[in-house]
Amino acid sequence: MEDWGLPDPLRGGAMGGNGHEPATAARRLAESTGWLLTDAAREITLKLEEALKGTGLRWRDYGVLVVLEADGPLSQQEIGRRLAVDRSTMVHVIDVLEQQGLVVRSRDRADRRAYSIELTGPGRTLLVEVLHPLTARVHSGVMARLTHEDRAHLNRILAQLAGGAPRPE
Amino acid sequence: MEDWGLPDPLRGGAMGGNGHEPATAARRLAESTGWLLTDAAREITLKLEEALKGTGLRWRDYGVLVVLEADGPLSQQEIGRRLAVDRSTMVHVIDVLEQQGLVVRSRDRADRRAYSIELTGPGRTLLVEVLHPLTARVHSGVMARLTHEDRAHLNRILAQLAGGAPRPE
DNA sequence: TATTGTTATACTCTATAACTATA
DNA sequence: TATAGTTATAGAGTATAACAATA
Repeated sequence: MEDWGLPDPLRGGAMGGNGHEPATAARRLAESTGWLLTDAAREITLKLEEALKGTGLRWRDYGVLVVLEADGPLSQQEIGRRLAVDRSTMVHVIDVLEQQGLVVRSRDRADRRAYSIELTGPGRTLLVEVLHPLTARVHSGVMARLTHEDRAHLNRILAQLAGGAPRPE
Repeated sequence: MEDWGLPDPLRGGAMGGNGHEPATAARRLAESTGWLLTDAAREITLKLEEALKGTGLRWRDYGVLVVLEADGPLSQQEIGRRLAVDRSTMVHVIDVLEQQGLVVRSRDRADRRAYSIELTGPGRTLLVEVLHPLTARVHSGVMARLTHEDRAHLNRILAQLAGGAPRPE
């Protein structure tokens, strides 16, 4: 009675009836959400990294700047928590951004173990004038394959998937 | 529940309609498909890898078996092409599967440079009795957050994205 | 000359554990 | 005792380039 709500080919061949359609690999993979997600993520990430090449920044660096733009200043660990990056890895990430003058480290006065990472003026400017337009262009290029309706659908559904939000009834 | 570190500013929030928001929440959300895809892909991949742990196989190994089940036998390079894996990496992947008796290498008679990789009986059995049900359960767990309609939507849209198919008018 | 599989190698990425300074 | 940041290091994963056999 359990309705897994899965693409038929993923249910295995164990579906009683003998309507045995030989699932092709293309069909099975094409209906496996795991695969589709991985492929789509790889494709868009490659394009974003390519587009960012001239800036000396990675796609993840852009993520740090975006988080800081909206919610900063934040500690290194807090930024890492939001981006699923370990604190030891965050050290190098912030090093790069600081060396480029896009963020500054200063001690958090309330807790002097932690840094208070903050966007600099140049960092904010780079975001607005270069990075946002750049990534927006990549996104619209990829999304151009979809109808406007599908674009909205996609983001809403993905947010539900990744956010772990239970399906509203 | 798990926190996948979705940057809060990307999740949505206040939609300032009069174009004076400093390029944050609303606009960023509309352009954040790259993030959403990456997060969703990471989440589902982690769960699939976790579920496959007992089998000694990786999610990618399962992909190889799926491709062979439907379209095999194939050369190592052809399998790699379909899964976006380099031929030098495919050597190790096939090594593992062969050592477990799930596939066999034999020389392609038409082109003796290439191998003809084929699923074995045990390989086919493992797919049907263990791997397909296992991965189906993971998928259904993740997709349970979505309505039936959204599940179908998602796969169709992702296929368009990753496939590079132009938007049909 | 080009291609399949292979190997060796190097490079990237990331996490783990230990250390320091604060709490 | 616990935590933020740091550092060194080790491991996984992957790609690159060269080589042998075959086309």
